Amino acid sequence: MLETFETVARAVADPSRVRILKLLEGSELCVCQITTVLGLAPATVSKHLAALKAAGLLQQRRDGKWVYYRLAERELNAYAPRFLALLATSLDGDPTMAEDRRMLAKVNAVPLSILCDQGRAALSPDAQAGETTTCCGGAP
Amino acid sequence: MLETFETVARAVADPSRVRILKLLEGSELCVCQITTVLGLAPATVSKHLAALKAAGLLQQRRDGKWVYYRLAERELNAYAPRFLALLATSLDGDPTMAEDRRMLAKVNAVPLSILCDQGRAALSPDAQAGETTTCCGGAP
DNA sequence: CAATCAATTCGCTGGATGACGAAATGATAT
DNA sequence: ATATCATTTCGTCATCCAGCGAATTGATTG
Repeated sequence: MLETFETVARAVADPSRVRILKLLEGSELCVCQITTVLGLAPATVSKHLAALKAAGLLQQRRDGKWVYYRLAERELNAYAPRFLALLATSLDGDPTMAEDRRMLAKVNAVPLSILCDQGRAALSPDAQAGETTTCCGGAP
Repeated sequence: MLETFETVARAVADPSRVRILKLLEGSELCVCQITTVLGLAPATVSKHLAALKAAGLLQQRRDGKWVYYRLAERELNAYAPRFLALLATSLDGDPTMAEDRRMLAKVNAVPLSILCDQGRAALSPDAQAGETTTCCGGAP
């Protein structure tokens, strides 16, 4: 039991993994979407996802080439739901989470095939989120 | 905020520190009492206590030569009370915690002055918890 | 004031971990 | 089947951390 608790607690005791969990509160996401939002190497994100899954915090689903992760709904671990509940009511005002949500909105506007290919490059030029940039009447 | 959350989560993501927190659910304890129950070096325990205090999970009180720690009652950290609440309803059936509680009962039966001096030696010979040992009619 | 004692801090070591690039895997598409 | 593509695994490196003994601090007691 102690070991199980420790596994979940350790999983949550890392900022990148917390960011992943908070991102997934909205809906399930593909690995390349998470990777783009976090701005980390795919290998790194994959390892984080494996740790979260091993802790019973996440579930996996495969769809063709893509793998989707979502918050665990089955209770694979006695403590996982409680940590998820704690997280669900935490950090909502955190600037990092806010920025991640903004980035996620941009990511959601891009088809997966393009996103997985190009990563953040797929959303850099015109994705300044609500600002009018070059499309209609900037300075001459 | 994220950093604050991480500090608390990391503090809880270690079995020795969890054992300390669970011990303190009963009442405040002196450092040498905690050290004896955990069976770790004083330096190690002191560092754990400092980490838990820095995370806002514990408070300190000095009484003469002895320093007492207790679960934080003032909210020094937005997340600390929530982790304490989570822990309060976790791990009660865990064998390590049960053993720690048994050990604590023995420790409480010994005056602090003797305990701090001798550590576990202060309770080794006759403290086999419910077993009749050498006092009244063992084998000849 | 000197001695003593509990607790903390310092310095060190072995082991764990986050990050990455490179190679392997597993699935789709040509 | 071959190529391509998303993801995972492998190997590596730098960093962090639990644990301990030794030295220090802060307070009591002689």
